[in-house]
Amino acid sequence: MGRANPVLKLAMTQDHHFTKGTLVAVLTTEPLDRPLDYKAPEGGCQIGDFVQVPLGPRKVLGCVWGKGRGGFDLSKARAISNILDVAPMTPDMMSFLARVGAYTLTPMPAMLRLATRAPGLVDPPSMRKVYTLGTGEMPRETDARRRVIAALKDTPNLAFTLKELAEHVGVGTAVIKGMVPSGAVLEQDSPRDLEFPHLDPHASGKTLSDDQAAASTALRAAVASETYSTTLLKGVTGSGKTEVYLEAVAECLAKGRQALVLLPEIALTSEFLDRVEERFGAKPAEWHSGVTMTERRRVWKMVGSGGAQMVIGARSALFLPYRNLGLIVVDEEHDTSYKQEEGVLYNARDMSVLRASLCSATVVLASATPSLETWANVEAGKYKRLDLQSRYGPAVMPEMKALDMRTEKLPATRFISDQLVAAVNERVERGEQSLLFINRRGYAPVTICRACGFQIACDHCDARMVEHRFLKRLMCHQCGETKEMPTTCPSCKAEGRLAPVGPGVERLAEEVIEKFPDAKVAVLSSDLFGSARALKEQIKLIANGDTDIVIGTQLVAKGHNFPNLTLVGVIDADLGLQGSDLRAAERTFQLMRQVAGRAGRAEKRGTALMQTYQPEHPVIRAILAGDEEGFWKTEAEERKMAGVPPYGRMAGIILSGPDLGDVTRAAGDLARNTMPLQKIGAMVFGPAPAPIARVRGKHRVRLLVKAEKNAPLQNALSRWAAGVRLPKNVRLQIDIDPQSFW
DNA sequence: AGCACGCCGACT
DNA sequence: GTCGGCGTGCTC
Repeated sequence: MGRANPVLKLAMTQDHHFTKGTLVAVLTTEPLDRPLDYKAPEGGCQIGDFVQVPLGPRKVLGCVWGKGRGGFDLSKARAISNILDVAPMTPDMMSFLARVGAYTLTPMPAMLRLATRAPGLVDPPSMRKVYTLGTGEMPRETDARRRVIAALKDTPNLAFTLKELAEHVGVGTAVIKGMVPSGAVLEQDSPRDLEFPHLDPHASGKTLSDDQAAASTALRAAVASETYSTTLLKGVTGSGKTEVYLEAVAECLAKGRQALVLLPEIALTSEFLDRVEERFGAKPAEWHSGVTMTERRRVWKMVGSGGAQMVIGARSALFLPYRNLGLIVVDEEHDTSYKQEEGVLYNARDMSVLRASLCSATVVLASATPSLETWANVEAGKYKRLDLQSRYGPAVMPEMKALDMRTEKLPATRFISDQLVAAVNERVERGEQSLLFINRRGYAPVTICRACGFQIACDHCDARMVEHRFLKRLMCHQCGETKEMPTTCPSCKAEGRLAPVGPGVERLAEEVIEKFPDAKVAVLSSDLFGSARALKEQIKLIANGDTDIVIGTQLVAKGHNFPNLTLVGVIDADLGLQGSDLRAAERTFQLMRQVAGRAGRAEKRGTALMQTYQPEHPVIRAILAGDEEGFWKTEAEERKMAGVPPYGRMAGIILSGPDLGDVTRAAGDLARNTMPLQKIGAMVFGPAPAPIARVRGKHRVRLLVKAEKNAPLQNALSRWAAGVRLPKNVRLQIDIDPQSFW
């Protein structure tokens, strides 16, 4: 791994090495506006070295960014404390951080922090004692001692820790310790952060269908060229996208380069890990919020040193310090969770393309329902496109049908139409599975007083409280705040008149159990599971066919394979069609297609039934007609006319603070001084209350900026923000390419 | 982010 | 006259 590039190596030794005492610029993780100069330490240093430097009374993490600039009292220059025992940052990673920082208007220290999010980087490598077979004679043979020797002889290539060996052999730790002085057992220090097991790129994969094979050949060629390119890999659910891009991974590993697979949902990773192990004989490194601290450190270091060939992870895995990255797969590229919505606001899908272009890597954007952005890039010839038409195996696309809820006349407390009930019953009788999809967590989205109409809202946010029967509490889905379910109306004090309104996943479950008392029902909702593990268990059970009816939120729409599933019922297909979000139509289209695509994934022909109050809506009609290209073309036209992404550029400016007056005044100031924006012909909308007008007690006001595609938006925005003096308690955040509009 | 420096109000 | 409020600016 990481074959030295001779040209690069030469450059490093000539221009990037600094001898002791030379002034070097060090970028730190502290919020300073520029790198500070330090003297190179004993033994010198080079560009990219991770270091600790003194800053005031503290020692902070930094990275050698270039040569020192001077221009200050040189007697103040202090020396770098030490160089960390981790691989230095590569030049392409340095430019990647700089480019993302410039694009998202994020200060460089925050970018460095994003790239060093692993604990214990400044600590010396953690060691542990391992025990192997020694050459010394045993002073006195006992049964236990003989067994230890036998076990070590059995596994000459393994190094056990004390506890592992003791458990393995079935003796106490004292026995092993007692064999160390004589040299019969060898005790050695070994780094705790081990390399990841080798993935064999030449292990044979699954047999591919014709178009899978064709797509695989194209992707392999792209990877083998070791130049930048982006390809949309489009295929319906179950068309075998994963097998195809794993071939690209194989090519990448064979080239000695690293591969990254980004997944939108942690719950999917364990399933995916198994597939990788099946394909390459070992599991890859894993990076997401559920990974333990020690494992994070190991992954970070091994990715940097080249001791990890492949990483699967969430969006932040893009900011790991790859030694030699050759391939980035963005699975379910249309998924909205690729947009980071807090802290550094970046879109991992777009930044993947940037990163790949900087390190001559291949990007594969995989989706059954690509984003309009990606579709437009294909149309413009910037991305290549590969289609997987035929489904893997004998299954066919499901039969899709809308159920007109206007003619159903359901009582207000019921959400499953008679037609859907009948269809589910049919499946239960045949021993097949049904999935009822609802895009709302909790029991009921709104709790309303039947006496006065009061709706219970969160005390800290402008959001309705959602009833969770499971937790026996009301919860705010914005800030996570919960409170006791009151028995009297907080407004009019009426007793027992509070009622849940609208369906949530829990309430739907209640109706299902009532309607299908003999069926085995499982509920898949992210907040019903404390851990990813519990969720994984549940998914496994369902896949094994141990359930008749699955009730799920968005979570189930993300590519799990339930082979016995033949019916999908969408409880409220209209959710998401209303609202001011420019991507609402696109989202609904994708979601429906994806959920519908679940049915009939294996041998049985599936059916998708969509309950809707507006069956004549273009989105619903496009889904039913299966006219995908038609949908994209219409939607693209509308966006072009409106001058919005991907045919125009947008940015959100969010001002937040504890005092609404201060925040509003600051927003007004900004709105009145838009000279830099006018110069580039951008339009400013607002100020208006932000989509979520209050979060954790902070008021939020938003301005929206719309500019032409080629306008220098970032530049204008930073000049704009710099030109206005903000009160101390008001924070300004710029969101380039905002995703959420409500 | 911390931390020091520094210029105005309530105490000995 | 002095202690301490936290506004402003610096950290190599």
